[in-house]
Order: sequence, then C-alpha cells, then structure tokens
Amino acid sequence: MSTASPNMDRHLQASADVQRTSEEIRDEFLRFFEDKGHEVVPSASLVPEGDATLLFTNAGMNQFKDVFLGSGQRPYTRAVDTQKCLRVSGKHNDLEEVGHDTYHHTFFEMLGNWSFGDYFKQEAIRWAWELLVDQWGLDPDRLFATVHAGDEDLGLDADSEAADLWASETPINPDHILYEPSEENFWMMGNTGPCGPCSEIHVDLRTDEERDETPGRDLVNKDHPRVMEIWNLVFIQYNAQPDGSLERLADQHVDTGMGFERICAVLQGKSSTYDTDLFAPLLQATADLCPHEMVRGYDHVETEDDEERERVRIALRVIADHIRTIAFAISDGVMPGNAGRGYVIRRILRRAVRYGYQTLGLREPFLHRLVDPLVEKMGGQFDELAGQQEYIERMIRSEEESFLKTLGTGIDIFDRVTPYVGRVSDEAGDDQSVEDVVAEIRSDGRMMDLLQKAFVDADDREVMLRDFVDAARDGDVPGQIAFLLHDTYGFPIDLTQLMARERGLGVDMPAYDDLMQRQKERARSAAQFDVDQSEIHAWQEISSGQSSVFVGYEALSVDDAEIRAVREVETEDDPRFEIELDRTPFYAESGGQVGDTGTLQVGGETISVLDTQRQGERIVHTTDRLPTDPSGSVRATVDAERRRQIEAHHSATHLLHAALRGVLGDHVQQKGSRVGPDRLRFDFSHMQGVTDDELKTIERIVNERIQQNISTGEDRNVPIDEALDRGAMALFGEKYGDRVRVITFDPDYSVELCGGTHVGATGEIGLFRFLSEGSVAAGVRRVEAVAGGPAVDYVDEKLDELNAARRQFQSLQGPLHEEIARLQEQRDELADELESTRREAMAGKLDDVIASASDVDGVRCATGRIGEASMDDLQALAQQLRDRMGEESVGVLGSIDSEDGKVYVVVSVSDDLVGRGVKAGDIVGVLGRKLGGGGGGRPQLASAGGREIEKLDAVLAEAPDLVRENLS
RNA sequence: GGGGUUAUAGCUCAGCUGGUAGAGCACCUGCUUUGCAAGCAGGGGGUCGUCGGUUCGAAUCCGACUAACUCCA
Repeated sequence: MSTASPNMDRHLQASADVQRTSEEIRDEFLRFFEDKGHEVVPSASLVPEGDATLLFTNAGMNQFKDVFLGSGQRPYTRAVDTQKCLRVSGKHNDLEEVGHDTYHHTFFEMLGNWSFGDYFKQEAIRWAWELLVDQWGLDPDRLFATVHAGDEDLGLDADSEAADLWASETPINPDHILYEPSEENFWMMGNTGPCGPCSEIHVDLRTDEERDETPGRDLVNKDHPRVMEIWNLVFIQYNAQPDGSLERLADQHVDTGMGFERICAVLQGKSSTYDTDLFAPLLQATADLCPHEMVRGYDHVETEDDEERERVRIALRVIADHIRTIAFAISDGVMPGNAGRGYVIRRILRRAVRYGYQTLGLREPFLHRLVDPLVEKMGGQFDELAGQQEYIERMIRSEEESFLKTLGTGIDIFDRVTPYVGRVSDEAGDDQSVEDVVAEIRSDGRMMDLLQKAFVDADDREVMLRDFVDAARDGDVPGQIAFLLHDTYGFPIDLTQLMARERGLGVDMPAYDDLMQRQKERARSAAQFDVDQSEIHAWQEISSGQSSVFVGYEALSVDDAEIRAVREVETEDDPRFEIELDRTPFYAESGGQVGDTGTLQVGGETISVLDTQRQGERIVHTTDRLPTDPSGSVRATVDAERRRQIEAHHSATHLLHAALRGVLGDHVQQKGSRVGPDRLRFDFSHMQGVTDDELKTIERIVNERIQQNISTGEDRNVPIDEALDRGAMALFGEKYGDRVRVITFDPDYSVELCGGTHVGATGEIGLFRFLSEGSVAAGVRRVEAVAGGPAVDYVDEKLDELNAARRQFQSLQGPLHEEIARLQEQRDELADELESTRREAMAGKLDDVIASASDVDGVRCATGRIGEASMDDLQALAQQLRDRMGEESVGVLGSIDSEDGKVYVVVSVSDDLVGRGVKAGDIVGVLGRKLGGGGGGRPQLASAGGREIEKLDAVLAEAPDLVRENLS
C-alpha cells in the first residue's frame, strides 16, 4: 500500500484530459443542481441547532430534519448543499482507527440534493446518472444501482418503481440493477417518523483483470475496498407508526448524500481519499514541519523499512484528518474543554499532537501552522474558516502548549519511577539487592508520595511496596502508575507504553485495564442517580382551541384570556403549578432573557406568576396555586416595571455586543447571555482579558448610543437569508426558522436575530455600567453590567460611598486615593513604631529575668514571668533571651493570655548544652503537662501551654530543679 | 454528573513523620568587568488559595468552599 503509486489508477480516471480539482468538483455539483431549480443552501453549523440528542452534525439531513418531521418549512422545495459533518464515535467509526486505514475520516463533507414534496424518484435517478456519467465521465460499465428488495416485516414489496426508473431513465446495464435488503436499502430517521427505501450507486474501481475474474455485481455491499458506494438516494415516502406499520406520506421527499472526499478520489483516479488534492497540502505541510530527514512528503518517506514508512504515513494521515475537524469545530464555536463537545475536540487535538510528537518528532506546537494551508484550500467555500483564521490558530496553539506541558509533567513522573523499576527488574534474582532498592525507595520522599497516590488500594506502605516490586520484578511499570499518569496527569497510555519500551520495560496492562474499568463503572453508577426528584403530573386539559399565542410584544396585559391546561409539579420544597393560556403577554425565558412574572386574575382570585418558561410549543406560567374554578375568564398582567427593566438590559446587551466587536474585533462571538431585571451577563469568545481601557471605551460607546436615542427597529417575518444579508448576527446553538425576527439599532451598528423584548428607543436604557469582567473558560470572557434604573442605583451607591469617604476628611486637598495612601503609610509607620516600643518594653523585662538568673550546677538558669503576652511574643522574647545569655544557659519564660484563658511557657537552651544532650522540648513537655496541656519543639527552643493559669508561678519555680535533672 | 491531583516570593518549584518559610531565575544597591545565559557582595519581596476545626504550636493533619489541571460519562 505504501508503495502505491498515485498514478496506478490512471486507467480508471474519468476523462484523462480533465483532472478536476476538489473545488471544481464541489462547485460543479452545486451548479448542476442549481441549474435544475435548486436553491444553493449553505452548510449548517457542526453544532446542531436545537437538537440535544446529537453532539455534532453527522449527516446532510440534520438541518432539514424539521421539514421531514413536518414541523418546519422552507421557502424553497428544492435545495442543494455541501454539509460539514463530524463522525467521531459509533460502530462504523472508532476514533482510534482513523488514519490507520486510508479512507476513514472524522470530518467530511456530504454533498446532497433535496426535494421537499417536489420531484421524486424519476428526477433523482435521472439527474444522478447525468451528473456522474454525462458530466463527470464515469464509465457506465463500472456503475451499479441498488434498490430496495422489499421487506416482509415491514409489509413492503420490492421497490420495482425505482428499478424500472433506472432501466427507463438511464442506459445502465440491466444486470447492474441489484435488489438489496432493508439493512442496506431502507432508511429510517428513528423508530418512528419519516422513512423510505433508498437507491445507492456503487462504483467498481478494480483493474480489468480483476473484473474479468469476479463480476462487480458480486462485490457490491461486500466491504470490498475498491467496490464502493458513492451516492445514496433516499426516497422518503412513509411515516412509521408506533405500532410498526407504515403510512404513506402526503408529501414525498428526496434526500441524497454523496461523500465529497470519496467522489474526489474517484474522479481524480486515486485509490485513497488522502491522495486527493484536498489532503495533499495538509500532508505536505506536516511533512515539511517534520524534523526527520527521511520525511520529504506523504509519498516520499525515504526509508527501506516498510513498517517505519507506514507508521509515518499513518501519523501524517491522522494529523491531516484531525486538523480539519479541529479547525472547523472551533470555527463553529466549539472550545476545547473538559466536558461535552469541547472534550471531544480536545481529545482529537491531543491525538493529533501525540502522533506528531511520537512518530514525527514534532516537539513544538505545530498543529496551528496547518490552519493556513487548510484555509488556503477550503476558506473559499467556508467563510467561517477564513474569517476566523487568526482566532482558530491562537486557540489551537494555546491548546497545544497546554498539552505539551501536560506531557512534560507526565515524563517527569515517568522518569522518577522507571529507574527503580529497571533496577528491581535487573536484580530480580537477588533478594538482597531488591531489598536494597526498596530501602532506597523508602527514603525517597517524592517517590513514596507518588506511590501513595498510585496505589490507593494498598492498606499500608509495605503492601504498596510489595505490589510495586511484584510488577517491577517482571520488568513491568505497575498498572497503577500507568493509570495515575493517565487519569490524573492526562498522560496517554500508549505514550507510557512507548517510553517503557524504549527503556526495555513493559507496562502491567491487566492492572491498568482493571482500574480503567472501575473508573468507568463509577461514572456510570453515579449517572444513574441523576434523576429529577420532582414528580410531574400529566397536563389536564381545561378548554380547547388555539393556545400559547404570545402577544407580549404589544401588550402587557390581556383581559379575557382562557386557561387551556394546568398541571401540578411536585418539587422537593413546595408544590408548584403550571398553567397554559390561549394567549399570553408573558414572555417565556428564551435567548437569555428571563421569563416574566406578574399576576393572573381568575374570578375573584389573584394568582402570582413566579416564572414563565417555554416547554416545546407551550408557554408555561409557573404559579404557587391553581384557581378554584379554572374555566373562567383570566386577566393576565405582566409585572410591567420588571419587564421594563429587563427590556433595558436586553437592548443594552445588543449595544454591548456591537461595541465589543467594534473595540475587540470580529472574533468576538456571543457564547451565552443572561438578561434579567437587575443585571445582564454576557459571555463571548476572546483570548485575553479585556483591559480597563478597553472596558472604558466600550462603556463610552454604549452610552453614546443610548444618548443618541436610536429608535428600535423590529422586523418580524424576515426571510433568514435576507436577515443575514443585512449583516444580522446569529448565534451558534440557537434554532432559527426560515423567517426570523430582526432587532436593529441603527442598521450600521447593531442588527441581531432576536426573539426578545426591547425598549422603544435606546434612550430608555438611560445608563450603562460594567460591574465585572472575568474568565469562565479558556478563550471565553464574561462581563456583567447594569442598565436603566439599576445602573442609576449602582452609580448612586458608589457615589454615596465616595462621598461618605470624603466626609471623613475635614479638608481634602488631593484626590481621595492619594489621601488614603498617605494615611496608610502613616499608619504603617505608627504600627512599626508601636511594635518596636512594645518589644523594647518586653525586652526590658528580660533584663530583670537575666539579672535574677540562678546557678544550677554551673549553668545559668533564668526564669521569669512576662505577664500578658501572646505565644508569638513569648517565642520572640525567648529567642532574644537565648541570644543575650550566651553559652551554658537555660531560659524559661512564662506568660498568660487571659483573653483565651491560656498559659504559655517557652524554654530556651544554649547550643553547647544542646550538644551535651539537654533538650528544650523535654523540659517544656514536663512543664506543659503540669499546666494541664502539652508541649514540645526543637532542642534549642520549645514551647508549651495549658489551661491552668493559676499554676504558672509554681511551675516556673520548679523549673530549675527540672533543669538540674536534665543536666545529669 | 462522578472520580483523581494541585494551589508556598514576580516566575519555576523544594519544604519528609506538625516546631523560627527556603532554592534557582527575575528585581534593587554597590563593586568588578567591553563581548558568550557574565562574576562577587549585599538587599527588598510571602494573609503559605479562602474560611473553619484539631493542637501549647498548622504551609504541614481534618472539613467546607474557590480556582486550575486531568480522567470517565
């Protein structure tokens, strides 16, 4: 395989005179269908909009799911697109396999043409053939079409309609039309819902000799690497019912998918997708960065060692594949992190770095340098990539750096452990030598520390050391160490294995796998407990008709609403009730704007609405009770003052968003927001902290816009394309229909897609002030701010505080902060002065103590009571005493801390006496016990304390005798 | 959501079984010196993440919280 010449397959090449580039292929596909009345639709984000069941967009149909389900509509009935897709898990694509073969990818493009209740099988089949054969010149003799063979369980006959159309609409060899079972040729979205038979086009890329030997039709759907599916035409014509039966749909749809990378390989006569021009620049750029002489390029790995060459090529493929995934994911707003989508991307990035590090010797950040060739190749089609190139590069770079750092600590730990493993292994036969090594480990504090972290199961140190030695005797790094490296320090297990191999050692994998298994079980069992404690009752229908119509853009109260449904929700605290109305002025929490509160008046009762939330199509009012008679007319009134404050904050958020982009740059993207009545919070992508100067500028711009009193432009029902053309900012992770609401504050300043409520003109916001700026995740900053009344309150509060502070001064010449600094300096000086006077005073007492020293067997023994003194003071004094008395001396000082009700004693012993074996700790220990406490310390200076204050004098009097005992 | 680890000077980190907080680099002052990561002497700089507990005494032991790293889901 590694010796495969890129030109080997020239005989397969569609038309030798035309070698299409990937850009041309993509473009020709889009144009082909555009000419047939299809709307060219941009790829949806890799982050699925409003679909919690899906981590990443993984098929072309994701963005049209709502159309097939009947819940959404589009202004067109025919569409064509290339969809960015990510497949990083699942049975058909194990991440760890990508790169090892020559055709799997984590990121790929899916070309597709779509019919929403418009054309059906006939056109889909005719056009597919026309594009592949007439335009792209594929050899008809190498093409096969499969159709659904029928399914008894589903009660379906064979799709002879499709088979007949292949025969009548195309000149395909009738022998090449094959019937395949449901598992290959029947498509379902889920257990229920839209589904239908499909028809696949396969191509046979084998040599003529091979084809003569075995007919291609025998190899279709047989996982033959050279006989593969290139296009899947799905005919959605049924709706699967819960009972398993199929109902014919009124609207029939076409959903097709053609793997872009694969068709490029076919049209360029390559045997692998990695040989196409899509990957060539990435592979070459990586090879160019590789410091190894022999790695000149993907097809030029100059070594005689076939295994080594394949290892290098695998690494190149892994990196070329992964950089696409990483860059595209980041461009769609995914941040590498330690949870959810971000964690997936981080893992992929680390896998790429690992291959570069291990196989290609790339020890410096390199991935970010591949963004440039990638943008060069794909930026033309995908603006989000080209537009954010710098941001993507910085993001990847900082992620690479942090991983290399992680690797660094891992290597340090590994290097601390392995020498011991190596030595035990070498001396395995000689028990005495092994014991010597163990003794050395015991005295190596940091090694012991590591072992304790690794061997969490071991009851004591001896068990731990024995387990360590057991593994080491076999020349294995213990699995516990490998697991610690992986689990705690993020050091990949295969790197541990590689480095062990380099040192002639192994890794105890069974032990490692066991620990890994337990970690997984822990996580799983913990997840099971995660059920909501609250019990939700079923909705009780009160009346019927239209429901949950939101009228809150115009009105803040409705007089004659009707209750449609109610239910009870039992929570841990109080019971809560939920009410749905036919129409409501209450805004349900959405787009960061919190839900409205207010009241519902039913009959004579007034019920408080505590919160308003959206549940699917329902607008749900949360209340603390239900009306006695829910059938009456309802007067629904929103807390107008609160709503006004929310609107001020929401409009301010839009002004802020625009100002942030203006000041910091276009890489600023909203990552989340919360708009409440009292403050607003706004998260956005930005790599560094926002400086005080920048905040000031932004704040000033927002306030200028407020003062300009720009009236709010509200356009409902704008086609999404038109809105985007106007430069409206759309958010990742938000679901937008085809018609959207656009909020504009000056068409040149702020245009956003938004469903929230706003002030009539910016002047109503009044005032805008930042409260804080900080980080919430790598690359994401959060600012908090206030607007309107709360902003005025905030400024008032600050001014009051300032004024109160200023009033503290009779006359204030300079600015307040200078005055405070001057006072602080003064205070510090005074404190120093006071402290030194206090110490002097206490030191004065030392004179008396020293003067009254008695002679105990030729040693001067000074005892004294200092009065009130803290432990710290007493220790400092004892130190002084020791210094002043010199050799052949012992000092005993006592003091009382009447506040804490404690008594302290400190004993000092001169160095020469310490040399003779007198220890201050011993003396003080005895004294401490007599005071009802304990004590100890160093031989030179030790302290003790107790609760029995009244015994201090007696204890001090006994001290000389004690010293005498210790002298002997 | 559940584990593990870490938090000590501006930076990188030591500080073992509780007993006066340290090193290297950086910084300041002086001396020496034309070159290379200069040399020598002296100096400043720490609420030991925050709060609470145990203890005569806590950077060290225990608990809670915060933040960072990391694994699993």
